[in-house]
Parts: sequence; structure tokens; C-alpha cells
Amino acid sequence: MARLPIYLRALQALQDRGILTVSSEHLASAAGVNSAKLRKDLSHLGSYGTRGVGYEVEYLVYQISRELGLTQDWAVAIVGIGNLGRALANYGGFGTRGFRIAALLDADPAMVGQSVASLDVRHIDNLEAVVRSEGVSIGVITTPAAAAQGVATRFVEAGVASILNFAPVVLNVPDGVDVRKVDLSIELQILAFHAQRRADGDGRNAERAGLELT
Amino acid sequence: MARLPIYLRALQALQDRGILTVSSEHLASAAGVNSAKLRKDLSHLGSYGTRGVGYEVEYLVYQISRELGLTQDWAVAIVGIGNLGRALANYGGFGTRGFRIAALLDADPAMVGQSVASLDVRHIDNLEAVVRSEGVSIGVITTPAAAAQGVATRFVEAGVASILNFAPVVLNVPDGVDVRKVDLSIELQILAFHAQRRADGDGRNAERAGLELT
DNA sequence: ACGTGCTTGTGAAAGCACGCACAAAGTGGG
DNA sequence: CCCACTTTGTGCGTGCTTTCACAAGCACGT
Repeated sequence: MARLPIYLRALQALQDRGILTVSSEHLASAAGVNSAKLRKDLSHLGSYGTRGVGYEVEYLVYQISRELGLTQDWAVAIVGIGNLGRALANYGGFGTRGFRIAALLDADPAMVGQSVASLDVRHIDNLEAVVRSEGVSIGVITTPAAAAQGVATRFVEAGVASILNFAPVVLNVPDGVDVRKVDLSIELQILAFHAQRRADGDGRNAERAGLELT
Repeated sequence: MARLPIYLRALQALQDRGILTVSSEHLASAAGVNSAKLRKDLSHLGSYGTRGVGYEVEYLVYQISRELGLTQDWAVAIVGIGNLGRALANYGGFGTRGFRIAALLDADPAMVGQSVASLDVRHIDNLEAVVRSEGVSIGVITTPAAAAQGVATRFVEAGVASILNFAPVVLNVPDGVDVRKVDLSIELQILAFHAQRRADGDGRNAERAGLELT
């Protein structure tokens, strides 16, 4: 389920506050979901709750981490060391969650050799070698749109079956390869869409109110 | 619908290649969706296609832009000028799509006054004033998790009803306020989850095959 | 030992999204 | 003018997701 990471984060926040057990109602509101949904999600992992009490925070953290595969560590390669690539490389929240930035790659010779987040940027031609030597299993693409498909294909051919794509293109990959897309501009457009619907609705209501007054 | 921005991007790519009309089948494969779904989505905006021919690219771009509210321009304020905030400020893809970065805000006095993407970083205390003077209607939060809720509340009180949140917390906002969340670490966790399921499945199959051979 | 009060886990209903498959509608050639 | 071909728009069945509502189960005070 795509919601497990959210639960995990909420649980870790509770853990930091020293809370030992939590009810589904509580955890659900912290995660922003319905409590029945949360209970059903958790019941798919097994019965880890105690009726009348709730869930033991620490045990649940462990179970969800295991289910998500965070007990092992995943080597991540980032291709495209622009502003966004650098921001990701410097983002501290990965290491603590089982993810290790194993390599930074770029096509620009001026970028190669620079040190970013205590890693040397290497040339994209080394992609296959890096994937093999570092055991990379997750690829992150932060290149311009035009370069993204090529990088994705090389990742796939090198054996990387999980790709996180920040470039604004739909990637074409074989079955069995998992691509997730994050598009900042699309998020803004969706917000604008809802904002306009709100405004349109207000406008229409105002008009109608006006008409009714005449 | 959340898919309209994807269609729009695909259409603009077609437009750049000088293509004048497109069939639902074609556009759907470019956008990575089923053609029936695409036709149903488009039919909700009205009947803009011609049977036997397809859709006129330019007209469809205009209609979707209008539906998304991209014909007006939206002022965006970014709070939290760390690596990610800077990356967003420098990202060029916004201006061309009706979004204008109107202000950059940060709580750190050392950051205030610096120039990022030809904008002066201003202190967070000016949030309400900036929202009013620039007509900000979309707020982007790229602060650390601990500061995010406070910023969100100030945005809401200043009249901003659309928030894009990159901080790893669930924001608490009143009804009528639209929050979208982008969490890089969660995306990686979902990829890891699927990767592990693939691996587990392989393992189980291998085991079963092994057992069947004994 | 027993009842009271909470909380989980889940059956059942409702809602929704997806995709097939086809009728309606337009185009172009003969 | 008609026919064959293409493509849109949509009715309908199917399966998944979400939500409600409640029985089963556990802890605690008496």
C-alpha cells in the first residue's frame, strides 16, 4: 500500500515524543486518513493491535519498516546534477531510512569531478559500471526532459528496475520496471485548477444570488 | 481531473513538432493512459473532437489551459530557501505555464537579503504583507518539518487557500484549503516496497520450484 | 470473578474508476 | 450519391477502494 510510508512517519513522530501505544483513531488523524481504512491497511500485515488498548508504536514501526523493505539498505544513483539533483543529494532524510546515495552522474564535463554532498560527480558514461559496482537498485532522474528517456533506458538495461523520474516526460519502459513520476509543475497546475474551480463556483453563486435579488 | 496537466504537456510536445491534429489513441499512448479514459476525460470538458479525424491540437491546448486556469497568472510564494527552495526558484518551467514566483521567504537572518533567481530573499515576518501586496494565491513550503505547520497556518490566515508542501509532515488546515504534498522520501519508500515485493516473489517462486524438484 | 468501557478486526454496502465494445458521426474515394 | 473507413462519445459490466457499523476481545476497577 502507498500509505504505509505515511503511517510510518506519523509513528516515528509519536516515538520521538515518547508515546508507547496509539489507537487507530489517533494515528489515523495524525496521518490524515479514516480510522477504518488504517485498521484495514494494518490488518493486511497481520494482527499487531490489542483490542481495548491500541497498537504498540515501536513494534508497529518495526513491522512496517520490514514490510516496506527498509531493513535492508538501498543504493540510489542520481543522474542530472542540476539544482534539483544537488538538492536531493544534500537532503539528509534518506540515510536514516535505509537509502544511501551511492553515485552522482552528469553528462556535462564541467560538472564531472566536482564534489557534491561529499561525493564526486562522475560522467554518465560510467552508469553501467557504477550500477554494477555499487549495487544500485534505484535510479533517480533529474535531467532535462530531452535526456530523461535515454537515461531511463540505460538504467533498465543495466538492471535497475525502480526509477524515480523528475523530468517532465512520460518514460517508456518494459513491463516489470517500476517508474514513479514527480512533476513539480503538474502539482502547481492541479492546485491552480482547484483554486479556479473554487473561484468559478463563488462567481456563479454570486451571480445567481445577484439574479435572485433582481 | 488530475490527468489534464499530463495531456497538456503531451499536446504541447506535439505542437512543438508541428502536428495539427491527433487521435485519442495517439495522444493516450503519449500520455501513458488508456484511450477510452482519455476520451472520457476530454468529453467532460465538452465535445472538442471531430469523429473520423481526431482532436485539433491547438484548440485542445487552449481548452485545457482554460479549464486548468492557466490563462490567468498565479503568484507563488516559496517559504524555506534551502537547497530545494532554491532549486524550485531557479526552475524555469513555471513562468511559461502561468506561474510567477512572486516572493522568497526564510526565517534565517543570514539568508535574508541574499539574491536567489533574481529575487531578494525576505524575512518570514513579511509573509502577510507580501501575500497582500503581490496577490499571492499559492504557497510553497520547503522548510524543515518542524516549521511547516506554522507557515501553513500563517498562509491560511493571510488568505492563501492553495498550498504545496514539501515538508514531511501532514498539515492541519481548515476545510476549503487545498494542500498537496510531495514527499521525496515517501516516493523512494514506495519504490523500495515494490522492489522488495518483486524480490520476495522471485524468492518464493524459486523456493517453490526448488521444492517441486525435490 | 464479573461487569463496564474501549478498541480492534472485518463483513457488507456504497461509491468510484477503469476499460470494453459499440453506435453515432464525420471523411474521402469512386 | 453511396459506401467503406476512421474516430469520437458513451452505456455498461467489473473489480477495487472506501466507509459504515458491529461483533469479538482485552484491560481495569470493584
